[in-house]
Amino acid sequence: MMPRPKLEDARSRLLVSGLGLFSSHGSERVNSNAIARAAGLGIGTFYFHFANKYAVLWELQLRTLAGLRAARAAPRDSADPIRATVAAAVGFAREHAEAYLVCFGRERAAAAHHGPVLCESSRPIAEALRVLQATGEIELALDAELAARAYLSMEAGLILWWLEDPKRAEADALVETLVRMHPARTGRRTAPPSR
Amino acid sequence: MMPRPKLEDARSRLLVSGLGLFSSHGSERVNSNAIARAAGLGIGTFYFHFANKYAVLWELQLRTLAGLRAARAAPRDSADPIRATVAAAVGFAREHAEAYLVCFGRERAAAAHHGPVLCESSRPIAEALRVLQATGEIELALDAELAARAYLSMEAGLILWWLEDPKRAEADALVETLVRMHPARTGRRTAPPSR
Amino acid sequence: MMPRPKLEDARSRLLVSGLGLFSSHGSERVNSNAIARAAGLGIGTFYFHFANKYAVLWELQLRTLAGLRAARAAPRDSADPIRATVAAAVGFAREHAEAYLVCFGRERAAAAHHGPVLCESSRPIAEALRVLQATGEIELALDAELAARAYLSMEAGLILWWLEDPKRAEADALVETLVRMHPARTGRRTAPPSR
Amino acid sequence: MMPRPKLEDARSRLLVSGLGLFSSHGSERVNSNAIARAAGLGIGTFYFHFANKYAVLWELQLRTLAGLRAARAAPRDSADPIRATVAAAVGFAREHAEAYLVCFGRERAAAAHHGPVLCESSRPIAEALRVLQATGEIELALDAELAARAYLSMEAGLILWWLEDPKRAEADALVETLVRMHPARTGRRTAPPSR
DNA sequence: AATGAATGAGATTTCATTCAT
DNA sequence: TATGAATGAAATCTCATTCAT
Repeated sequence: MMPRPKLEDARSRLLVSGLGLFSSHGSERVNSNAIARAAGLGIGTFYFHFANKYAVLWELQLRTLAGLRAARAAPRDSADPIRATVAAAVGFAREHAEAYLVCFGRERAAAAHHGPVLCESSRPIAEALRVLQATGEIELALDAELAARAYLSMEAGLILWWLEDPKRAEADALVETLVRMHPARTGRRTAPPSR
Repeated sequence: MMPRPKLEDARSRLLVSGLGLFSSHGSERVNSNAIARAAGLGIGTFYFHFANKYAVLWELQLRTLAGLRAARAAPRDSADPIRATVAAAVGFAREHAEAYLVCFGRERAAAAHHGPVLCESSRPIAEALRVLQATGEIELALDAELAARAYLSMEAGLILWWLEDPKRAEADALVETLVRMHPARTGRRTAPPSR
Repeated sequence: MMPRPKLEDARSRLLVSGLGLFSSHGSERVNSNAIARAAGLGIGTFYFHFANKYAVLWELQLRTLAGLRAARAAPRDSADPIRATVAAAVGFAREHAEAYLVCFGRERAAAAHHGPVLCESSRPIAEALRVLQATGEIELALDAELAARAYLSMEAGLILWWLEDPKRAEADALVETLVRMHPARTGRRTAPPSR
Repeated sequence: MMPRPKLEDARSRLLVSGLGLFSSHGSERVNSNAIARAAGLGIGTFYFHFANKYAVLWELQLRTLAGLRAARAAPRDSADPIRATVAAAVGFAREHAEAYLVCFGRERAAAAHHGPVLCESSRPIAEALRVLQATGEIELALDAELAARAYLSMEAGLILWWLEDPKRAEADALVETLVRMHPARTGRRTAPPSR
């Protein structure tokens, strides 16, 4: 009965409080009331902007995904493109730890998008691998599709584990490990083009 | 009413129905009533055997973990131990798809154990990597800890994706990919035994 | 935002959209927001013109009632006044099906007026019956009050049923049935004026 | 947290309180909480027995319908079967005023059944009319289907109006009116079996 | 051991209404 | 006049848990 407290951007306030709550408690432990309250808004306002808490989650994930994609795409002209991309992903995760958790965290609700997410992300990697195969730089025997997928699972899993407690490892060590295990590296023909 | 449902092992009936429900609907979408009902038992019986649905989940995960560990350990004396271990894990996942999903699926409840799970599993792998490093077979620069963890994330992620729709790939292709990307393989010193 | 929606009669636009929504969904399933939206107006505008959705309903019913009364009264000088009146009512219902439904439909909100409505309508009919009784054309034993009321219930009920699916019967058959069962007809002294 | 207060028939208690509330306030003004509370039970108990308040309404209507049908069918061997049936219906309505209101009252929710209800009830009447037509007792020109339906609308409407305030008329007067306007009576060939 | 009706806290969702612009 | 974001009371419904039998 006391409407219009401030005409600020209620929608983004809800997204922010949703991000904080989802990342710390998990989507199933968070309810619409809590998100609204944390945003300093009434429940009605929540439902005015979102159909339900999953709509908030969904939007957060879409944004995160777009951000990650952009971060990955940025270092186009690096001397070591693989390392650059991996470093970009790790850096993004560090800068947006909450968003990364909400997007890739192990939750049912997240799982629904997990597939599409990794699918979309894995395509460019698979593509790159195929190019390397065509130029003879990595073995043809490697299934580009599976390798790309496997790599992304590894990346997300490792980063997630790291984010739980960043003291577990240095970001550089993470990048180093991911680069060394990247299929574009490991797939190299054992006897390289040499000679 | 009804002369006791066979007095057979009510506890295991509950575990079985829990497995089916958890794997198909996710732990948050399943409630104790449904588990009891699916087992053909009363709710009271459920609470006689388990404290709550998470106790069922927990037990399923423990059993699955033990099974997976045993499967991995079995092929001790293979000519290609890495491949044998990977194949064992993939085979186990195929044979116990529901259990694998419940144990490693992307859910909050599962996540609680995820850490311990991968932790426990990663130790022997890290150990093996360190041995290979000591014998000079793989580069010392690779962080055994991180590599082991990364590998397990990859394995679980790839298998989970595969289980969602087994037609996505052949089990053999999965094994092949995981073997090729296994740190004990890829970590090999670039200048191999050669010379 | 948007240069004022034509400034045309916002009030009547609201009445029109209210008519459509009330008739198709029932007064309890419709809310003021929906009415405003369907009229292409803001909610604020709705509340500027009406106190609440029931005010819209009420006005629609009043208008319908007035229209029906007028239709009934029109054919003053017919050779068969009873048939003419019945036909007028049936015709009105067909021409203004939505309004008829909103006015006589089986809903709580409508019910509040139902009494007054039928009361008002039944008076002239009862009056007519009493005239016929005075002139000896119909039996004195018939309670004019009750008969008039009974007739109107019959008329409204039959028309409502018909409007649900107009293919159920021809309008003419409806009129024929209502005329034959009209107390001014059926009440005729069994031994008619004969001779 | 204080279960099992008494093992009495909770289900029928809910039906009883539902009957009282629905008849006095209308289905849209009553909520599941109120029904449970009025029955002295918790909300959980309500939902244990019924899916929602409409399930209660539906059951009440089915029971009322069955009762009315039985009451109508009882006086098989009367000298004046029409009057007997009408009197039975009026008597039933008086004895079970609340149930009659809930079953035939003017509400959206009720409307859903209204059709089927009257449909079922109208069949035997239409059948009887056709028999009378076959034996030449009533005019063939009367549409048995429509007449039966019209009669039932009249009966229900008149009784409903009467129940709102039983002092409006004597039950006998109601019966008398309904009998006089019953199509099996009024449909009689104007020139009766006469000499 | 087994049962299942009963419970109420709490989550989700709707909507009439207000009021600053 | 017109707008529509904001609001919270209230209704609907879920479910983990208890306990008398």
